[in-house]
Amino acid sequence: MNIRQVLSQRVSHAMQAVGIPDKYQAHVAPSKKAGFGDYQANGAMGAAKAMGKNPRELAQSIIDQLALDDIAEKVEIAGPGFINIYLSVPWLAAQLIKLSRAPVQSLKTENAQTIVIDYSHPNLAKEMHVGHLRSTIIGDALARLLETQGHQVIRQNHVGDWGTQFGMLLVELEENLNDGESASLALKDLERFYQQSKQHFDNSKEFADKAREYVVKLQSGDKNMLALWEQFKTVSLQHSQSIYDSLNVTLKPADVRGESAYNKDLAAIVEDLKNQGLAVEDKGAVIAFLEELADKDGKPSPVIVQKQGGGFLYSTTDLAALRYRSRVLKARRILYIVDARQSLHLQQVFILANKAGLTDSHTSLEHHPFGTMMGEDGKPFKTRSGATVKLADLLAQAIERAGVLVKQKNPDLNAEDSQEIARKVGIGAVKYADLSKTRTHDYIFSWDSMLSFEGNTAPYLQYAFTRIQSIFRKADTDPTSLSGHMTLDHDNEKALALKLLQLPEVIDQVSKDAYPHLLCNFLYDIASLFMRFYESCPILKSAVSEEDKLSRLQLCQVTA
RNA sequence: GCGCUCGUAGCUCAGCUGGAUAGAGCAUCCGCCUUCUAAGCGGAUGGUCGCAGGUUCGAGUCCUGCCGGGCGUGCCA
Repeated sequence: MNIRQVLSQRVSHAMQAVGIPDKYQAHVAPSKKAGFGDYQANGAMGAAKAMGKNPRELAQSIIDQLALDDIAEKVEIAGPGFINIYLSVPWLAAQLIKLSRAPVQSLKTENAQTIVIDYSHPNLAKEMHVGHLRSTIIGDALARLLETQGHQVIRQNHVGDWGTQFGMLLVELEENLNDGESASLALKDLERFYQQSKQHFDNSKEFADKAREYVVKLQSGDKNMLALWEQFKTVSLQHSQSIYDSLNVTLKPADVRGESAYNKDLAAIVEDLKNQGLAVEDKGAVIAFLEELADKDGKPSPVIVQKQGGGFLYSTTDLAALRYRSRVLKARRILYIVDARQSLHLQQVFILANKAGLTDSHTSLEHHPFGTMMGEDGKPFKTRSGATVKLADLLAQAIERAGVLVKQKNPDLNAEDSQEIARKVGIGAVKYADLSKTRTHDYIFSWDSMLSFEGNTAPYLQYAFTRIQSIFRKADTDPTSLSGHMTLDHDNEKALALKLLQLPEVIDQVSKDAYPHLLCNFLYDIASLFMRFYESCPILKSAVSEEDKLSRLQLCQVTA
């Protein structure tokens, strides 16, 4: 149980003892300002109003019933009826020691669940571009965090490996192979390969006809086509995987379950919907009309599950995926880390899946949308010539820019070390810049601010971390072997200790709402508080074990 | 048209289930390296929280309307 929960519980008890009905909550929260205590309970005012009592008097009677002697050194009333709680320093120190002995256990949840996270989902026909970055990074951070809490996390990389475009790609690939090239060589530059193939498709009727023929053959399970398709898929997946590796993202080939995996289920899904009366034929297509999303005039929102001519759409595939994740994977929660522009689509699919009974009713379907990455001009992030930015190029540039900075700051480092530092700083900066912004907002991608050593940036956190490491190195101590009690005499020590103890609160929040920036903000606070402490308090033995804790936090961050 | 979303300091962003005097970083200005890496720390300046109403002890936060931007909206994913 975290501090907030403990205090909440105690205050609620006291409120009940005074005769306040349960529906009035304690409203315990960390205080925003020094001088208002460490935590504050705001529940007295609301309750007093409703009960027709004087809020300050009610607050006083709550305090009289409040049993906090073991935790708090002072409890007082302020303003119109705030109850300010000053935590006791010895208690904080004791909690902190507990935390530093078992840092990971302190974050474990009591009710572990099976959670599916759908993220990254690149299109295998092309190379990964910046549009895939946010989903990949945010999804991976959440996956790690939930796993740390003890949940069983199942990653699902719903790659785009199916569809009409594969016809032309397979024809192109076949021609290249006939010229004696290996698949991996032919597909070395996926982007160019795609464009080449598109060009042939547009300019040659013969090629286009063959492409259409190949699509049909592929979808009907032709062995040669499937073999060709497998080759394409394998090479393209290797491209994505190398991006994941350089981003230190935990996705593995085994997490891939692409659109093609659901191909065989689609017809049955549509039949099922029709039989249940949820979908009807309309102008040659099969459509589900959802009253739940009707507009003002009562016109229902249409979801096309099968188009004219019998082809299926991504709605159909998503329905099949939902069924698989709920029924087969037995997910309790399914998190979709998907662009905000797909909000309507996912809302439709969720409603339809529920109505059709494709998902169990106790499965929570959650779309966690994110905004678009913008250039410094405030428009969608593109290259100078207006093309989409390839992820591989972006990361290479990040490392290169970081390298320049490393050389500036530290000219006498050897080449190998400086390259490694550049990699960590560069990649960390890109990931952190993304994670630290509120997920749902568009954000402006700026090399200068993300690579700055000041403010809420990866380099700042990394610097705080290296300072700690440096202390351990100089002191020649093994941080894990430290023991003994802790005195938090200095204000900066107490502030840092209190903040560190709030980690479980933040982790809970992030795991519930899927907002990684809350954790980033927290880590930035920790880093700042540490810097202050570092400047003002020379190192003493007794002060070291909280840095042990801090270092673990930093590790979490850098790897998340 | 309808729906979703956003509008907070010159810039980039926080602001947790409504809480006390709206917070950081950058930029600008002033301090601090004989002491654990100054890739840092301390301080100052800077805001009618898009506008107007409403709800209440209390609104950046909730409701309504308006203004402005972005996105989505029957056969791409």
